[in-house]
Amino acid sequence: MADKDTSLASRYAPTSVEPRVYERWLASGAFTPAEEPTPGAVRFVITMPPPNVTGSLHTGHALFVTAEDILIRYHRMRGDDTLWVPGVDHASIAAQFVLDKLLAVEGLDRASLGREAYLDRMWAFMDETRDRISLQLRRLGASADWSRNRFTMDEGSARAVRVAFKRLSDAGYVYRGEALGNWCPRCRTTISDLENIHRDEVGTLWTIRYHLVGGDGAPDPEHWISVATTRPETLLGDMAVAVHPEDERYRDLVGREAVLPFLGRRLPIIADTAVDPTFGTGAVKITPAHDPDDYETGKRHGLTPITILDEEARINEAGGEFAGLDRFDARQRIVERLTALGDLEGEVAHPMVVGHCERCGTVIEPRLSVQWFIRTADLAARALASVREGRTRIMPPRFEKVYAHWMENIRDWAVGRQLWWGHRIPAWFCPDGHFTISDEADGPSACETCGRTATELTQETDIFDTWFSSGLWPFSTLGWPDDTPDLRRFYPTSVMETGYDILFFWVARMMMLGLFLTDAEPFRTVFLHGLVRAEGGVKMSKTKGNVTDPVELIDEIGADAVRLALTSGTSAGNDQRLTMAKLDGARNFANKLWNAARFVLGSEPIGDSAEEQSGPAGASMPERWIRSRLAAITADTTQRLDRLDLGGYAAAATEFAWNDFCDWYLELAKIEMRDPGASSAARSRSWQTAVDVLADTLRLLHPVMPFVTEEIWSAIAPARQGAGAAEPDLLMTSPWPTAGPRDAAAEAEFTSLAEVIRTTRTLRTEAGIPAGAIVELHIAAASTTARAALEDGVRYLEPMARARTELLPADAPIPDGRGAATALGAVWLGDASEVAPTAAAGTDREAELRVQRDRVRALLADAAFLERAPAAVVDRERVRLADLEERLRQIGTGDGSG
RNA sequence: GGGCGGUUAGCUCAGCUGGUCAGAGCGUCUCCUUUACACGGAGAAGGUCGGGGGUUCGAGCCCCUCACCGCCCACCA
Repeated sequence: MADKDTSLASRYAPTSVEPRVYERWLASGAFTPAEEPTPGAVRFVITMPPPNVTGSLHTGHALFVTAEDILIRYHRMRGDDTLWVPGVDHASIAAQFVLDKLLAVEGLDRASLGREAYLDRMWAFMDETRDRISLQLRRLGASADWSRNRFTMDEGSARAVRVAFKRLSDAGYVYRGEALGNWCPRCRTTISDLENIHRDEVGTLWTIRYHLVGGDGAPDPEHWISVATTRPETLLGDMAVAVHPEDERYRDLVGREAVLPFLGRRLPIIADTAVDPTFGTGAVKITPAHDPDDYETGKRHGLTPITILDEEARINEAGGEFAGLDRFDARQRIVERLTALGDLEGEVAHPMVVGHCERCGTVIEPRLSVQWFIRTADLAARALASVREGRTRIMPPRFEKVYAHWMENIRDWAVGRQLWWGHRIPAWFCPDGHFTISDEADGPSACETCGRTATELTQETDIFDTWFSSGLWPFSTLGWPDDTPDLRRFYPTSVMETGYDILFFWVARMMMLGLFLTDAEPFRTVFLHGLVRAEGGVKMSKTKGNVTDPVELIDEIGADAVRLALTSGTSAGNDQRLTMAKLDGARNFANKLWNAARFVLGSEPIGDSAEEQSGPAGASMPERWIRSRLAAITADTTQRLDRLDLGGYAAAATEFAWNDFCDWYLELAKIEMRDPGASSAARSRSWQTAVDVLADTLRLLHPVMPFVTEEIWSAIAPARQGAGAAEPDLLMTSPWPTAGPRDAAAEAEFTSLAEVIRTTRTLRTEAGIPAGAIVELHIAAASTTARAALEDGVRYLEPMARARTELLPADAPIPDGRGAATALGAVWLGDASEVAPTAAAGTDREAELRVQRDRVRALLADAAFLERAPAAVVDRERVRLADLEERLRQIGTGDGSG
């Protein structure tokens, strides 16, 4: 065949290979499942975390795409009924954050635009960016079904959201109530506890005097109660002062009143066991509208919460003279004023935990509002049981505990957001204060409580938490709530793969919603990967400037290399560092594979015709060996993929390709193919074995390195044995190899011969023999079988070790200190090699063997070991001892003790 | 305040249910531009598997404890 016509004739250039290959995949239509599954085919469906539509691709995406694509490609090759639905998430709060920043550049903001115009801008923005992520995912090689591409803001999702909420409501899981939520003054919305990021900070603990009400009703200048607070501005909302009921210091004050500074409000002094008498002064100001603890305390004591902050965390009209001030300015002003009044008793630095908005970093303010809640107790119990009882398993299993802990302590889910970009909550209010939840896009025809007509109803302006629609993803993407063919065929899904950082956000929600709405676990396995960290182990972030853009990396070294780097040396659930060294290594491997294929293609023995190939049928030792190794590695990689051990799979497959196939087999095959003494049939067969093993190696590597393998596959197609019309022309859809039989004899023969080759090479190096020189090599065969093996092996040994060999009987005298032991016999370099003998070589080896032998001998002399260890283990050690003794005997130096 | 993970060659990390498990890649040292590949080949050096106890015939692998590093959860002013 004319290799010059193949694409492999040139240097490996991923940037030219990859687009072409992806086009071929797309053209084949194989990303989309066939109309009907093959009878008996196993279903394999991936649930993919839809990336935020506003984000650009980062290494986290690269990792999940790689992991999921490996799995889907593997299962596709296995012949499973595979489906991978791609899509993007509308990410309401994140999207608004991004758009707001863009608007700010134009001098615009949300408020001035108004909801309608703002949403128009958002959709325009989405049109610009929506496809970008998809395109980037394709650069990574994602073999997802783009015909089913989805968006969490598309009509299907919208309907799923309405129906889901209605069903939850009908089942009594939805309620509306006043609660103290986490309010972000910058995003101007409530956020969930999960989005409220707690950070350790050092604040200040101020001690403030609240004067008691005097006899005349005015503040008593001589008597006061001191309270400690870290947020003095909240005093404007104080409704009481609380002490512990058993606190002797304050017993007499309980029931009396204190006067709130500035506002003059009378605050009852109450007793509550929630107060820790050892903290601060033992007296606490109670601000029910701005502190979760105080809110509870207030409820117990019938206090009325007064909100003193507006939506942007400025003091509102309830704050008297401080109205209009930002909360932190107000804090400072109040401290100053108290100081002036002489009522600031002290201030100390105080370590504390402060909540920040996950998105924008702003300090979260507890804020009282009426919110929509989903009751989670039942949903969580069921979701927990699914995992506990193994219907859904989490990999790695340690995350089951994390999941369980969260589910056990779950609080009701506040699903409303005061944002605009997202699914509007499908609740309609009537003027009488009732609300009606409807799953119709246009809303209900009338208030279900009082019958007022639709025209009098107004829809809730709050939207859903992004994770509500994400939580429906596994089934909403398959057509739910309709009973579609897709839903019947592909649901529940097989593997949901994502980072452990969104276990609660997403996985937990999908479990709860999926079980309730579809009465099934949405996936069988939750496969969690770790985070990708930058060099030095730090988290990648744009602000740190240490983000590696995967698309840039792909441009530079190819998607295959990026994928391999992200896969190798990793284990499920553990973070990894993506270093340049690792990326370079992966690139080098891709290059190696390419060149190996180039070599194979270009080395077809010429001058042969098919008719001549009727020589001896027996395959050579290297051929039998490499096929046996291939069988072993096929079984191994298959098992690892089945166990989701992607790192192990990649390591095993690349190790085989590089070490066994390239470094050993191809070198041995060169000898066979260029052996003028060999029959042309034998030469052809060596080459054909190289082609066949390469073909299967490509199959094994394809899931992790789809592009190069596909390209090479097409180049070697004409050379593949049995390649014909019946064979699929795409590697992607060719069958996953099945492990052939092992050939223990060939493996043993190879191992022995390789040892002789390695030993000879070592002796050469140690003797300082020039690499090109042919050495004289003496081998004292250990036995007649060893001799036979060596006689056969000499044709490989000589070129591989650059030696001319002389086979000697076992009892041949070995020059002092010159021999090195191998399983086949002692080897040493002849004098003719003009070696300056470095005596140490042989004796070091001997000493090493003797240490090993003594260790095993001692073990076998241990009565306890013989008694308690399993027979198989004892036998193994006996064999080992015999082997070691045999080797030492070959060296023939004896040791006086044996 | 709870919980989890990590601590294995200079670096980055694999080591499944305890018995060739002391490994890989990179880096280092030596040699080699031999017609697939120098993004390569050959060889070598390098670790008492964080410390200390314990279980076991036998422990990176199990138990206890301590020390760092990191993460998650958590309403104490």
